[in-house]
Amino acid sequence: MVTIKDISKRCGFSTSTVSKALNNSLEIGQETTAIIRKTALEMGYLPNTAARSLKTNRSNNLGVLFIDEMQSGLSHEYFSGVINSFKVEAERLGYDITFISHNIGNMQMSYYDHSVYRKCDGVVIACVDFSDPAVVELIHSEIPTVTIDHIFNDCTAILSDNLTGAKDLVHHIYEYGHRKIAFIHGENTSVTKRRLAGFHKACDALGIKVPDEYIKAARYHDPRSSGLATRELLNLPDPPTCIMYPDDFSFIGGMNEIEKHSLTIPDDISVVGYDGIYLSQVLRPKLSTFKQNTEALGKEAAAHLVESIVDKKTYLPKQIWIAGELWIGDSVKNLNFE
Amino acid sequence: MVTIKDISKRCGFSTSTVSKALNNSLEIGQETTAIIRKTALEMGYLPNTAARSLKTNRSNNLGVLFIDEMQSGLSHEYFSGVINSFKVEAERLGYDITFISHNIGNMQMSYYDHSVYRKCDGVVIACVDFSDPAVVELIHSEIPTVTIDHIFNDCTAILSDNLTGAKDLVHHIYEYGHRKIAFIHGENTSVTKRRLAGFHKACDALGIKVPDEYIKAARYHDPRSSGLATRELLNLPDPPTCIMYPDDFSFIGGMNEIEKHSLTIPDDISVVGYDGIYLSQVLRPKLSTFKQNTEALGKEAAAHLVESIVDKKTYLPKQIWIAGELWIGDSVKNLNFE
DNA sequence: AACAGTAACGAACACGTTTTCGTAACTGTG
DNA sequence: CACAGTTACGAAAACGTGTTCGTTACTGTT
Repeated sequence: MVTIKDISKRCGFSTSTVSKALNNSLEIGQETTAIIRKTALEMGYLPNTAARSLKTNRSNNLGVLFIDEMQSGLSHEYFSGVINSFKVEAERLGYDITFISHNIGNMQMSYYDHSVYRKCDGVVIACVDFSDPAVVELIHSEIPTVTIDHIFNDCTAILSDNLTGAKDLVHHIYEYGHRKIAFIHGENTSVTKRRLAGFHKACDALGIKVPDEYIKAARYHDPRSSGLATRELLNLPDPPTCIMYPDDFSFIGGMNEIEKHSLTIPDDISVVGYDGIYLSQVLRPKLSTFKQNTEALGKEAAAHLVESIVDKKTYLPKQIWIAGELWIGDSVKNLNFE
Repeated sequence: MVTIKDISKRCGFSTSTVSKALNNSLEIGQETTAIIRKTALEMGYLPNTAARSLKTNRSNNLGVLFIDEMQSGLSHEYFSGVINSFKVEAERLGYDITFISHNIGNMQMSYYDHSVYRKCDGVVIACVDFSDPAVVELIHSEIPTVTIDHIFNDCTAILSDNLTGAKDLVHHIYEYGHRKIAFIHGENTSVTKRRLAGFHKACDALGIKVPDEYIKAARYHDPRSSGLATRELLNLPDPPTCIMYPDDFSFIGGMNEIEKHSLTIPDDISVVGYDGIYLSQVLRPKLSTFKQNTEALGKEAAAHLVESIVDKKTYLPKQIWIAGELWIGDSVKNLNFE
């Protein structure tokens, strides 16, 4: 391990000067800086993060907190996309990432303690139970945090625009001539609330009356519950002509149920998903869906988190809405040409 | 931040004694240890990882290296499963994990340099191009490493038993009366080689002659290439009665193609996948597949990596084969009852 | 020439641990 | 009681940085 001291010996400048030169201090002459940087490169110097962190109380390390129960976090393409993009941008900005958990070794630790323990400069929070006191503790702590898809006071939130997403889907379905639109929604979260709001707003604006039995509750990422809801919808005396699913993956449950009823998509029944995962684009018929911009979500989260760390004094919490994109596939029948 | 010094002042023992007591040194009396641990708990003491790491040259941090191009790493359920399990076991053993990359900030860094920079006690390597010199450099360095699904000299490897997997699938298909079995395999990796070996071994043992045109090359996780291969197979003068796919997800491409030929699964054509991802179990008909034990893979990887770190002097590299499980769905027709 | 001002560098300390070594008190043995 | 051996603890150094505060030497002004 080559240290700052080795460089100091090699080129005759003191360790203080070397340290300053490597940190681009204006205090040091240009020529000396050049010499020092050159020998550092030659000797293969790598700064000792531990020593640096000990001295500066910063780690260039960002925490990622997401729920890991049932392994649903990483395996959900939406979150894995967001986290991956977060990672790429964080690394570009010079930060590594560490997962925050509540048990490390045999110690039971709060999320906050773990973040302190690992000296995270900031933490991004996604896909968790936002009512969990441990999560709230972390958010209200002195550690900069950014949440994804949930709004907290005094904390920057990066939000996928679910209201517009649901609205755009309804409008698309409406334009294709449908008036009987059912909506199977996920469990009761702020995301779901926004989508429901968008759905009703669009329907109201378009003059569509939605009977209560067209609104069904299911769970995200769970084809079984969506399948059950689909069955109930198809068995209604006056079934819908189009069904909106909680997400692309859940639609698989609906697909099975529709096939079981000997119906075909989109000729007998139209459907749309949500998310725009890989799967949605390889199914036939191709699924019409609303693509969430996971790349932008992760990138913005990293960018704002770092900004809030660097400008800790002046930074003001913001809410960043990330637009998505309507992806029109072949799963909604155009009734206008009948 | 409460430090060891604060504890020292509070309970009258020197910092050396406090440090030793907190590290369970036998040098310190039981009573004193109890007192010190108690006050540490009361004061909410958390060890300063930076200081500790600086002194001991260990970080209690494990690196995870997997390729991130095309975001295919995290979004592939197989790898996300392995990594998640790795994370859980690593945390149980007192380690955090950090992703290893080759560009951090504006510095371009080798994987090895990044691992040194972050003071990783060890690194697990998965889902990368194992011929990449940067990967080889890391594996041959002094940093303990464990590879997943690839064998290197002098490096512990955790391997999903792909040979048995392919063999078991063939046997299952054979038992159901099929004699014309096609195999669409993924790109040329050691995993693919093992599966091909298993396939041919089983066919030989069962006395099945496999015509060359029944073996098709496609890509993993790519329904399009599997769809093309499927088309070619279905258009053969003497088409197979069962098709084996590179993985469950790729099968979607085959599914579309089969439907396009107005054939139904499994009545007209039988299929099996590989992996046992969530999707395979919610499709109808349920996909027969070979479930890879991602949980065991990740857990064993973490356990052996930590073991090789702790017993650095005496540890000998091993190869650990992880068995999978045949999951029989409804996608293979039983021809014995005709 | 005297002076203030600045530019460029070094000495020394501190960050919070772990660890080596020394020392005092205690224990048991003859 | 003398002695060796053990137990329990403390003093001090070290890990590799960043930073504060001096200290030179040089520049330009009057």
